[in-house]
Amino acid sequence: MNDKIENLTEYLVKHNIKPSFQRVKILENLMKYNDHPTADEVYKRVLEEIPTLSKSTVYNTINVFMESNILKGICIEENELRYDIITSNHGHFKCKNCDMIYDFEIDVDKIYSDFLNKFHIQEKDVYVKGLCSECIQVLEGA
Amino acid sequence: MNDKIENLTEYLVKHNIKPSFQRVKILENLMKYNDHPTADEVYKRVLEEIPTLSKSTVYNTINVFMESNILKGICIEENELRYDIITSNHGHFKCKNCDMIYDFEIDVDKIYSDFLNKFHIQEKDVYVKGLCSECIQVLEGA
DNA sequence: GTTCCTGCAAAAGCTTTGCAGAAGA
DNA sequence: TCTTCTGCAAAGCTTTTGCAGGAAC
Repeated sequence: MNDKIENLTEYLVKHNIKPSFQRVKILENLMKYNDHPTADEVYKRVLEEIPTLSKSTVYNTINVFMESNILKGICIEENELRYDIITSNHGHFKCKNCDMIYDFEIDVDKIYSDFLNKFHIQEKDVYVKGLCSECIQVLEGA
Repeated sequence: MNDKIENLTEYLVKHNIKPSFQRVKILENLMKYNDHPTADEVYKRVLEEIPTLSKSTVYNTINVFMESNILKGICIEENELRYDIITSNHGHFKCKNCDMIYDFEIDVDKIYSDFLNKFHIQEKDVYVKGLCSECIQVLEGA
């Protein structure tokens, strides 16, 4: 994904989002870090580029992005809403020791049971929690 | 699951939870409805049996239950934390039309990719959203 | 008597809403 | 001009915390 401003603007317009300066910068930040930030993390990061940025603009922008399906809310930990700019299907693994969130490829079709055959499926989310390989090594060494 | 008070008390004691009147009643309610209530729904339902019940007692009890792993927090919709008394592994399907949440059996081992082989997995959650069969019929008929 | 639990009130944290001014078409 | 966006402040909602009284053992 190219993160030049012009392409980000095009990207927003293509999704029927008016490409305001704030929105482009927020999108740029989401794509640059490509992690799973909270709204507050997005706010603090973009605030460095736009010192007048308001948190309500961040929330507003996040909601606009989610309505246009270019951003997805993920809720891997209770009471902690995060956002994911990647739109392809993947699972999320959260390490309970270091809090790192890893993406992993997944064949979501495999998860379907007969029960779901009659249902119309629009979204599929897989969340896995445990210890990542690095933390396992550290904890074993200790 | 038998919902007689004595057995619920035993059940709590077995999990090292002191079986206060409020806790037993909250557990009884969770098992009786066996759905996926919010904290507020639990509060309102148990309030009919215990008019003096406090919401902080509900939150406290929920947290005690979750620490003892007899209750699980589920977050299928953004900004809406619900609780699930069923401890066996299953997926959750939420209908976007009627808001009903269905449980479905799932072989969670199938979801693992090579990526996760080196990880120590403690929890696995699968959330699916879309339209349930009843709503599909209703919407098609309309 | 000691410990833990409950319930009230207050506080904290996150998100939404209302509104006036600014920016853009 | 008209619409929409931003940013500030306030409100709303959920959850947590502090504390005094009370129950259980």
